[in-house]
Amino acid sequence: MARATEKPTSAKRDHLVDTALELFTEGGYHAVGIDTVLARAGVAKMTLYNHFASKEDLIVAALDRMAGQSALGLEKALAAAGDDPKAKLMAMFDSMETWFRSKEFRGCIYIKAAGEYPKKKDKPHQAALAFKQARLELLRELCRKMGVKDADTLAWQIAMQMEGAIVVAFMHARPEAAQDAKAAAATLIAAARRT
Amino acid sequence: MARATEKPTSAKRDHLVDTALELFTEGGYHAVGIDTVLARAGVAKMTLYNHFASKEDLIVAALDRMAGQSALGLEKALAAAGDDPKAKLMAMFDSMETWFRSKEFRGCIYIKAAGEYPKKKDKPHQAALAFKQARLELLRELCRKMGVKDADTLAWQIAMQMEGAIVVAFMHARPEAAQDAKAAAATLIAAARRT
DNA sequence: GCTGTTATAGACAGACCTGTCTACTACAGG
DNA sequence: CCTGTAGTAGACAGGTCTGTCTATAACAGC
Repeated sequence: MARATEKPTSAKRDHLVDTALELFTEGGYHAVGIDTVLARAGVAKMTLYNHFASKEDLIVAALDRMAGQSALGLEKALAAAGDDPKAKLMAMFDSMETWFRSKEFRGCIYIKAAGEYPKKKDKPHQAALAFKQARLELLRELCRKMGVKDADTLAWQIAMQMEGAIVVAFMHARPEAAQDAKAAAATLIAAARRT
Repeated sequence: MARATEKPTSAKRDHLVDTALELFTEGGYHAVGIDTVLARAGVAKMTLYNHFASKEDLIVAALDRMAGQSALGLEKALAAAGDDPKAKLMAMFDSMETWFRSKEFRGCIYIKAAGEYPKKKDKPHQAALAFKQARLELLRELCRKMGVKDADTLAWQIAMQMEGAIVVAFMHARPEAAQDAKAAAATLIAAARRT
């Protein structure tokens, strides 16, 4: 049983993934070497390769961890926003703003992952896409609940506004982007309802 | 005069920059090595280092070249759209769609550059930001010409819709994003005019 | 024809990369 | 006590990376 590329959880493994997420977020995936992660985590190289088959697998684990954390945070924010689907959507933009204003904000790790691993078959690319698809599904559902005519299109438009807000907030160092995007989303929703 | 890090143009230099742009766009900045670019361009290493001080400088030159090409293409598209500022904006989304549908489309090289060189002091990061700022200025001007009340906010919102469209078109392989974004922009403009 | 410029090929240094391997330690459960 | 598991340090292989250097060729303008 010593040959199982994908071992179950463990404290060391967890810490490794956390450290990897932190460093890759700060410095990028190719730019940060495995040795850097190991040194920061205080973990031996063989421990890494007992838990993961390759660096790419570690990256995927880091992306998945972030996905879990995000989903959890979002769930809370949505629950706190009550039952109205539009209120939930607006709350999403407020969550984004606090994220933009946090000092660890460094843009979207999924967009970056897709950028650094541009081929569809690359594992980090797939993991990034999976996250974005899940988010889109959530948007679609909320739009459907609002009962607008073309919920699908509206969902894409709001998704684009969100992606754009992240890009703008990161590149222009402009956290206010969240509020502008929120207002835009409200306008789009109102227009979709009027149809 | 043999010590001038920044030499003027030359056929070799041009070809080098073109090749670099091509390869970095396809594979990413860290993932593609200088030797790969040199081999593809059929140029000696010393020729590169006679024209550029470092790989980062070559990247900046590639980003600038793309900026020039984009500006040229955009200028044509805007001129063809007539005098109406809204028509010009709409034309921008149409241009985006043909870009999205081109087989070389690989997302935005500036977003990727900012992602791979996350520190503000990194030269590629600065070059990428400069491009985005120029684009934003163009949007601002068009919005002002439309005479809406809050032209600045509208410009940011349209900019976000555009960035989002690029991200979505790339990650989800969805060129239709351009039309959804165009419709969203039209809605935002109409709402801003109603104010 | 001579001179200065531009480019060439290719070796090279020195760093860094991922991934493997070995030999050793710590420790928990039966 | 003994055995299996998880982890450790560190050496190592084999590549790849950027950037430098040398010696040589092609060719322009005077």
